[in-house]
Amino acid sequence: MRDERFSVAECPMTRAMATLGSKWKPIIIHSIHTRKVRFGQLAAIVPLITRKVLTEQLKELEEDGILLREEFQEAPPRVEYSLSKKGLALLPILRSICDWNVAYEKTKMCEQKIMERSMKKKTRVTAKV
Amino acid sequence: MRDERFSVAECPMTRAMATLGSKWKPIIIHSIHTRKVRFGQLAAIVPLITRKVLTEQLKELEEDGILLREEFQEAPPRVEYSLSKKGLALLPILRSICDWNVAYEKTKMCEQKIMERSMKKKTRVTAKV
DNA sequence: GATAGTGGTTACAATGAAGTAACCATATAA
DNA sequence: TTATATGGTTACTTCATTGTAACCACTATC
Repeated sequence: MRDERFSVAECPMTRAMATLGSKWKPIIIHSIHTRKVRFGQLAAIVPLITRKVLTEQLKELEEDGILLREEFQEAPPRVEYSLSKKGLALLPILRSICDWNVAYEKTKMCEQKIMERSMKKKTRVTAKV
Repeated sequence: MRDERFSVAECPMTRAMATLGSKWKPIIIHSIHTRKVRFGQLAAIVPLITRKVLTEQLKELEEDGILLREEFQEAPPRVEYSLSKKGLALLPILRSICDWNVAYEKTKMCEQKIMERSMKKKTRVTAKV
């Protein structure tokens, strides 16, 4: 994210979101898991991400101490990413988020109610005319 | 988020991010906690959020079955938000994210290394000239 | 009759995140 | 000599999120 206001907030949840509040980061962390993964592999594993965004997110994750980057002096270049202690500590939490989602993802407001709600103001307006 | 590609992804983590992958939602859920909270209160409690963004996020959270909205037929209007079963199930997870952050938020890459890294390519370029 | 309080909505502008495609250095293999 | 592979970077464009400020309906109060 990189929003100064979040990282210095009093609310601890808000501060946590300063480092974790992006849709990509939990996915990347969860994809690396306990392995060492090369950049190209990650780009292939993480769904829908582009190389540019992946680079940016990896950089931020490394800066936040979640990721370790190991660069080998070879050609063609080789770089391996793995989770730091801080990153590894997140794995059980991400695991539980997955479980939560699997357990409840069908529990949603039904389409009809959503429709009805969005109609409310429109009918009110036409009632005026 | 509202990205169709995320909510139909195979990767369960990616699907989870379809509902939870915004910086605001965990903060809002955590702010409501086990209480019934009125709109105005939320706007005051949740740090930095504007009423417009709050409205949007609450709407999505309700659609995703995380939030219950209770509207009273009074004037001036009164609306109370509370967590559904699905939302309540998230509380221990958010709690552990907070704890994780408090425990590790000081564990970051130091400023100097970040500087050095961003200098690398620049020195390479000047070396060329 | 004007004002305050509530829970929003709306239009518009500005900012930030993401996508696209081309490019780079280097060594090895064809 | 040309192509291939890797791990990026860069410039540019497009799309999504956010901020700002004004507005609305309704009732009670001054």
